[in-house]
Amino acid sequence: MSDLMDQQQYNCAVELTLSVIGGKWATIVLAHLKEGVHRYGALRRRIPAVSEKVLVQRLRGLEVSGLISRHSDGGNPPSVEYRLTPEGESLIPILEALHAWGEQRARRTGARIAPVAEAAGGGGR
Amino acid sequence: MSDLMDQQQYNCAVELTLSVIGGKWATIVLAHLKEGVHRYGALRRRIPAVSEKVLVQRLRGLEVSGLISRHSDGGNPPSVEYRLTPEGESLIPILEALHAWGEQRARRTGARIAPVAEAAGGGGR
DNA sequence: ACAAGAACTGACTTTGCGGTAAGCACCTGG
DNA sequence: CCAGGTGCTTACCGCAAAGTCAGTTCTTGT
Repeated sequence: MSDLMDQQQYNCAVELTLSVIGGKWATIVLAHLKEGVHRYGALRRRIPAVSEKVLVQRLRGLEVSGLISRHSDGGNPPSVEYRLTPEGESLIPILEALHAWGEQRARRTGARIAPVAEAAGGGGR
Repeated sequence: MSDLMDQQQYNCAVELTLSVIGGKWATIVLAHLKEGVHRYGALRRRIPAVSEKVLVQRLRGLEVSGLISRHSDGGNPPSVEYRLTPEGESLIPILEALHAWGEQRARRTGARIAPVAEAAGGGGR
């Protein structure tokens, strides 16, 4: 285990959690990854609003934090899979709570949530 | 019911949740408020790292979002209390999950979490 | 009279997260 | 041969959230 010793002083536990999964995209990436293993391109299509640069940045950051793991087959054309590590899986209660609350709030406020766009071509039935 | 109709298109429920409680401080404020009613000054002391400007901004924002309510006695010296609304209380599962995960992670990584500084004078032991 | 404390407000600056756009290395299909 | 797909990297830029710090109104304590 890489010991990522954190020398920062936090004034509450929530603050520490946010320092790991805070920001606009980290949690969203994790939320998709909790649904299973995904290739880089699959994540891109599921989160169309994020730019490639930021997506890669988040993936790297989450990897360093030990929440996700990256598996490349080294072949060509490249194929890279991302998945939650056991520690990443320990976030699932949070991710599900965030998801459930968002759905409830959407009902209350009338916000629209687009269905997940899974595949690139022709998947849409 | 104040209808805060949200015309934004979100691509997942988590994204919607983050649009409400995202940012560096909102969640932390809520986490303290879930422990009970707090006066403005008490929040300031419990979250020493936040500036007054930002604290007020967040409180106003959360009020507009319907998650907290503000009660001023109108007297002088002023006394203002903040508390979770019922909708704010619906966030408690999230807040507790964030808290629990932070504590676990602190144990794993050795991060230090300062105990909550409750009172202004003489609270230390 | 003066300082301190309550709960803010406002002007100004900074910073970092994120967005845009382009390029790269390699392979396959037409 | 060239477009298109895979999985990135790099340089540059912009903006909104956050930080700094001073000021404000009123009251109580000394």
